Amino acid sequence: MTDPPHAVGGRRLRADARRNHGRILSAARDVFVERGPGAPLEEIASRAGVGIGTLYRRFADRRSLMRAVVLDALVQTRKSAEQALAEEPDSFDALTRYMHTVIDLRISAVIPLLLDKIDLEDQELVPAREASARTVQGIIDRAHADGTLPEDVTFADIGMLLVRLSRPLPGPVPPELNDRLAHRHLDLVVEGLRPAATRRKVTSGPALGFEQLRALRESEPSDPGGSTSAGAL
Amino acid sequence: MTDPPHAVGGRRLRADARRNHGRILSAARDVFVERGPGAPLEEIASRAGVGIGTLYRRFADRRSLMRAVVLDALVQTRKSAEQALAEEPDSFDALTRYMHTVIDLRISAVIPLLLDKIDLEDQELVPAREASARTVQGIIDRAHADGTLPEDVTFADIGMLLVRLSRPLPGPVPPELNDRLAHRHLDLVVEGLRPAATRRKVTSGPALGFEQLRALRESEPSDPGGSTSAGAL
DNA sequence: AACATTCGGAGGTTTTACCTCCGTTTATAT
DNA sequence: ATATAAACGGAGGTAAAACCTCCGAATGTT
Repeated sequence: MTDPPHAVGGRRLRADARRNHGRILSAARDVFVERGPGAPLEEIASRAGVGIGTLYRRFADRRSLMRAVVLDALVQTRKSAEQALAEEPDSFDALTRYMHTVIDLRISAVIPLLLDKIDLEDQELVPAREASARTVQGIIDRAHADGTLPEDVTFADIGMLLVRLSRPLPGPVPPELNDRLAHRHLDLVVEGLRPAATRRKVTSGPALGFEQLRALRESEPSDPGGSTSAGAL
Repeated sequence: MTDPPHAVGGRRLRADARRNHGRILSAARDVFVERGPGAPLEEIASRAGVGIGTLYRRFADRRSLMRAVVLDALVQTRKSAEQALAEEPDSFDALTRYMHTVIDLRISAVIPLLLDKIDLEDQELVPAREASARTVQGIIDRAHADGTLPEDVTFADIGMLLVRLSRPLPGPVPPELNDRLAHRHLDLVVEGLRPAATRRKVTSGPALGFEQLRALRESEPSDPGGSTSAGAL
């Protein structure tokens, strides 16, 4: 849904095609998040307001649609992180602003869901992943550096908390309420990340490091039903 | 998987049948949590180590299996809450102990998932729901009363945070790691619930009250894919 | 040892999703 | 305005997945 000014093939797409491309991408993101990576493509098409034929014309198969959704999300992640870093003077504010934005964009909900269904070594995906990870790490480093974020709260913690907070709650929760709740719960969580006199040491075992995070992705290439979660950002 | 000493019908079941009944229940809980409420019953049977015929003999259909799973979870919730309340002198400790137990038992993951697929007015379910909600509310009241839990963090907040923390992360995360992470993340969250000098007011809107929580359940009786979440406990 | 109970899973049936194909509609260039 | 290439939609044939019954074999109980 980001920038398909010409998109896909070589030549410039017709205006309606360009519009539909964007609609499909954002419908796909929503449907994958709500119904899982195996959701019927037909539902994505109808949610996007296009025929199933149109979807198949643009995306050869499920994987190529997933790839496009993930790529889009990675780019948006990097942009949000850059903006937060540039515009927020306070380190902790930058972090929380980034987190709120990520929830709005459903990024952390969709990436882990699809990441193990697609080719991680893809030529476009690898640099996008690295760039966004680097930027987010920058936010966290800065917060660590000036002590507004405890050292034992890591990139992986932040990423996974975002996954937990971004996913819609199961059940008949109206979408708009779901969004409100995600932000409220982020607020509740964020106060726990803030160092304070009464803060206790976390006792449930150590944070995951980068390597362990990566190792997760390397393992089971695809199990039915689930999908990569931890490389969340 | 709690107490089927005679279970189901009137007469006492044969020993192997009793054992299988419990296995099916706990496999169902796990599979529903991991794959959603539409998960193939065949997978539940095989995870339980029984034939599909055995599952259908014991549970007429998906709903009656769901009902049994929820009832079981509600009973366990009440027990955990009672125990935490009775054995922990400190109010906040009682709350956190309860929360960790709930994560272990996958209760908050499974209840909201199934709650809107079954008959909420069921004769056994209603009292079980009330009893467990009352007990949990008791824990929270005590923590509010002595100031270890801020007044603006409500029953609904605790319940929904537990939902977010209990659900397995999407992707190829080994189950054992998933469990560890849930507890770690609970620890991180819990520190945010603790009142502290630096704690800021939550700004993303008010907590949900009891009535709003109930209203959610009353609305969409069943939407494809999702399932009730908020009545989480 | 006798008998009722329970088990397992093969396989017929139903449901669901896939994905191509082609007659119709729409954007764009002249 | 009109011609033309590009894009659209969705019907429907095909394939896959899940349901759920039925009965011969296995097992617990008295």
